[in-house]
Amino acid sequence: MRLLWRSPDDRDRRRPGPKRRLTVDQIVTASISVADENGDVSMRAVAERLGVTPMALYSYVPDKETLLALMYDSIHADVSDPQRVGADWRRAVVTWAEELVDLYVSHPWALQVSYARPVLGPHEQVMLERLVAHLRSEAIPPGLLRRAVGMLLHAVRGTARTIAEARESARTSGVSEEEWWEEVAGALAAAVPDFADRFPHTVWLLTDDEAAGGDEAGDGYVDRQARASLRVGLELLLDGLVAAAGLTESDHGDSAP
Amino acid sequence: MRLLWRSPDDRDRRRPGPKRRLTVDQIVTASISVADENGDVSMRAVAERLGVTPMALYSYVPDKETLLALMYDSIHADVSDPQRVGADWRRAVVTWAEELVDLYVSHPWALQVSYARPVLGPHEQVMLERLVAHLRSEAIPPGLLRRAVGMLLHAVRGTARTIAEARESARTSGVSEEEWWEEVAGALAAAVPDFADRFPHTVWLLTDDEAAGGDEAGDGYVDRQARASLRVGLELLLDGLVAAAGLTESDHGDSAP
DNA sequence: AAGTAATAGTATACGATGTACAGTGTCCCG
DNA sequence: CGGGACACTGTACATCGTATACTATTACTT
Repeated sequence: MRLLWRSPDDRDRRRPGPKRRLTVDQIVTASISVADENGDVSMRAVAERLGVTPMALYSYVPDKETLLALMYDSIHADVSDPQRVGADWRRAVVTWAEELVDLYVSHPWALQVSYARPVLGPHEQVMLERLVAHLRSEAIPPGLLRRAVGMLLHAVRGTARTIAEARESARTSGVSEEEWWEEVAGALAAAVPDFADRFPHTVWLLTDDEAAGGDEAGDGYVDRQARASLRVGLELLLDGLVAAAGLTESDHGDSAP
Repeated sequence: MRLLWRSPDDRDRRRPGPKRRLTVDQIVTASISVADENGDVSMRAVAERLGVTPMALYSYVPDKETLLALMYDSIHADVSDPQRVGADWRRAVVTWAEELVDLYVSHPWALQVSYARPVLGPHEQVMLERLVAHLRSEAIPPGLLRRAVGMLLHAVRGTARTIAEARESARTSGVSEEEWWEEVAGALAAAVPDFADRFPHTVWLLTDDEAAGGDEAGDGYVDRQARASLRVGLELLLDGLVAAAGLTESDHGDSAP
């Protein structure tokens, strides 16, 4: 907390002992760039980048988990796009979600930070405040909205995770998505010749019902599917929210016959 | 693939060399029980349980990732609840999702298996087939449904992940959820006295608007919130799907002004 | 029946990882 | 000007996945 919100501390002024050669901000910045390059952080890598022994970091940061929390909060400073509340809130929410996905895709290591014990740092908080500001304009009780926001975050993180993992797989295995799918499809057909009989609905689900016009050419199949899925999910969720707002705080949660 | 679908193989019959002392099934079963006990697998732990050298496993399974895929598919055999298609499909889908959450909560290690390069094993496939069977009864184009299913899976996995992480944190740190929240709330109040001024919407969002009747007493706060969030999210998604089915395969995906 | 080649399982080892512990030199304050 | 707090270093440990070299066992060929 102290570290996250940069509250002044006893430790900050005049103490015996040698001068400090680093700052927490330096460490966090270095860690982020190391993590972005390697896909993950390690105390040793960060220390090396800073020209320091691994153990030196431990006088600034209690452990790696805390460092990750600091890095996590820090990158959320980059989504700070102030937008007017009120006008076209739906579009604003969709934009918010897609920006967040992009953020996590470009900093995939951030996805290992848990929601179970939230970080509660200033930048992440700003981001959430902004989202709620857009959504609150509707007549939705806080309990319902809280849950919807939770779901929204799951959608964003899941989407980002899938995209990031797809890239990572391609990078480390050297096998491109197309090659992989082809390979796997072949292996599956060989191993399970009666697939279509055993899983007719699944086969139907994979039917392509739209012009395959990929709007963003550079990205992979998974990337496009995941983003489309997010968009659809968002639309459905927001539709649902609007409808629920009409009913105003009554029986959601149980739809018994 | 071969391993997942248990296709017969050259390797299965008469070869020179000593007799095999294990089977893949034994290894997978042992791995699952080890993982369930320790929260994660390691080749060494599995080998020890089987009374064998770590390296011995490598003649059955090419690497740990493959082993995880096998374990992952294997646990999906446990959700095999055949239900009649047609009658109350909404409830069926909700049940399906909640069972899946329970599955992942009791086997949290399964969440490290990626969606980017799907496992495509038989048991997972059965589970998906079942879901699609319920959902397909509506007049929804496959492309839309495919995306909705993706979102649904993100919701389930996100929910399970959060719950599992909450338990894991409590277990390893020894600090209960309540204690942690109290601690953190105190630290936050101390570090950011003007929180309510800076984040009014967030504060509003945390307003408790319902009788705090926890129906399941034993579970933690995170657990209840996460499950409630899933339920709400599902309702919204399914509502949205029904509505979209009415419009029949027209303009979803872009809601331009 | 004997030799050959393939295989299963073992032993050892390497390079990572986070971080505990002890030591060394530096600086503030009494 | 001394004493104690402190920053940083060096070394060390346990843990991980798995490469490599080896031994012992078996089937197939002759």
